[in-house]
Amino acid sequence: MALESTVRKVDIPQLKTACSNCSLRELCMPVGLALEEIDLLDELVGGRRRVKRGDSVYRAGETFTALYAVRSGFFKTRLVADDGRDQVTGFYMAGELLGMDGISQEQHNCDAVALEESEICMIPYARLEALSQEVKSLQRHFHKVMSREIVRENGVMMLLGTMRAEERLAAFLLNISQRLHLRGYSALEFNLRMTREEIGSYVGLKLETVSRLFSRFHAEGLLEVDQRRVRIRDIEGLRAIYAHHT
Amino acid sequence: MALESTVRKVDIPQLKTACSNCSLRELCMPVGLALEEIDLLDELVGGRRRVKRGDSVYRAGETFTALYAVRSGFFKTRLVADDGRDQVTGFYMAGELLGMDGISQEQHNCDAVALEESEICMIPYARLEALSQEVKSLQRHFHKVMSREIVRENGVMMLLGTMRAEERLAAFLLNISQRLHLRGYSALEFNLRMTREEIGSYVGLKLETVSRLFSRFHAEGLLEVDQRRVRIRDIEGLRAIYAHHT
DNA sequence: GACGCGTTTTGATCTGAATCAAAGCGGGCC
DNA sequence: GGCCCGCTTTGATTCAGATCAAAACGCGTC
Repeated sequence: MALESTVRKVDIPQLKTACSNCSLRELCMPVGLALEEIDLLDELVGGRRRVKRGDSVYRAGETFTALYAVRSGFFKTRLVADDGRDQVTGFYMAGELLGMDGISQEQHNCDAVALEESEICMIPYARLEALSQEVKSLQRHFHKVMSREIVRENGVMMLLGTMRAEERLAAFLLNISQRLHLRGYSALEFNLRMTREEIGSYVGLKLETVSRLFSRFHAEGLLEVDQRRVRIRDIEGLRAIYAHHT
Repeated sequence: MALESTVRKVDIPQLKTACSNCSLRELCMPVGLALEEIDLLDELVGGRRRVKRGDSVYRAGETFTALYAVRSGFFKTRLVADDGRDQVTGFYMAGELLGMDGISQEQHNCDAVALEESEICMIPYARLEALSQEVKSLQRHFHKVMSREIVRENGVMMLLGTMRAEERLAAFLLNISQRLHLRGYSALEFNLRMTREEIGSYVGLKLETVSRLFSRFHAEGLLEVDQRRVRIRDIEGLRAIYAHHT
């Protein structure tokens, strides 16, 4: 277990970060804010940080001080049990917010690990609290973001609790596809950033099952797979599997 | 499917509700507030409502306007898929907060159903927003409550994604036991408010499996079960199963 | 260019929980 | 008091996905 590779790496923020001219404005914290409010928001971000593949932003048990907006790259969060079993609890891409689990106990509840070279914006929680006292729309937006996380996890519970293996993988692929599309990427062709094992952990399957399902979906003409590269050929077919028809 | 039984029943709130003299103060929204702040909180609650067994507080798709604090009784939340399969996403007891999933889309995402005669305090969301602009500790507490919900769901994901049937039931029982204990009830002897099917749905098992596990736990001297009545005889044994030893 | 290692694929077999089936229990209602 | 209906228990059987095993792939490194 190359522990070194998971030690956090903190870079000095080089340039003044500004939400006001960030291309992720429509996806990230400024959503729904008026232009003059977005200027206020620039106080919010404590700086950027690069995170190398395999490094973590925070680890379970560490004191919670800040949230992190993904600026670029891709992350997973994972919960590790005492006996070593772990569960991937989420995947996060540009504009999404990491660390909300830490607020309740004032310490992080899981690990957030970069799956590729990434960059994050640090949002000191104390500043977020202070600023959302003043800016009502920021408060409202933050509540929505937390609520969306609850709704997402509800969906995962449904997936893990009631769906069959093929439905789980279809749901997973459609979700990734839709989120990439929202960010201006192709909904039909993309590179997965995670291993079969990480997909499996997230959707409650073993890596062999995930691999077999990819092969089967390919045989059924639903998609093409070459390693991490996925090309969806029949998105309606995937939707039909997800919706449990078929 | 007796649809009538799930139609909501809205009673006119009889008496001025007051958090300031509610016995649930230490568990509910006033947590962490100074005494004078709790007086302010009394503005927060829009009234109480009785909910009969089987009735719902809100249903998926309804417009979100308020959160609900459980004053007494017991609730489940459930997500129903298009094809009718449903997933119990949570159980809620006195002092816990229902409805946070509704904030993100301004409409409820699941149903909240009373499992016994219950009473709730309605918290209009607009008031909560306004008041937490003024009362910093209320804002902070509310964030913690939402975050706690995220953490809880993380735990359920771990349970559904990686645990074996017996570990799931042990985890469920220990969780209920601990929460009842927090409310001044016995940690070792209690009445379950939900059916085997509802337990099964929550922990990702079929009702027959839940029933068999109860029988097995009984045979192993871990507990006594008589219908919904549970008496834990060997809580350390349960913990050992939960922690995956055994 | 070969080595090593993490990842992926595929095959054979096993197994824990689901499914199918039936009987027992208990509480509410006429 | 007896009937009905929803809930629970228990047994027999099945099956989806896990596990075990091995080969192939891809990529960085020496």
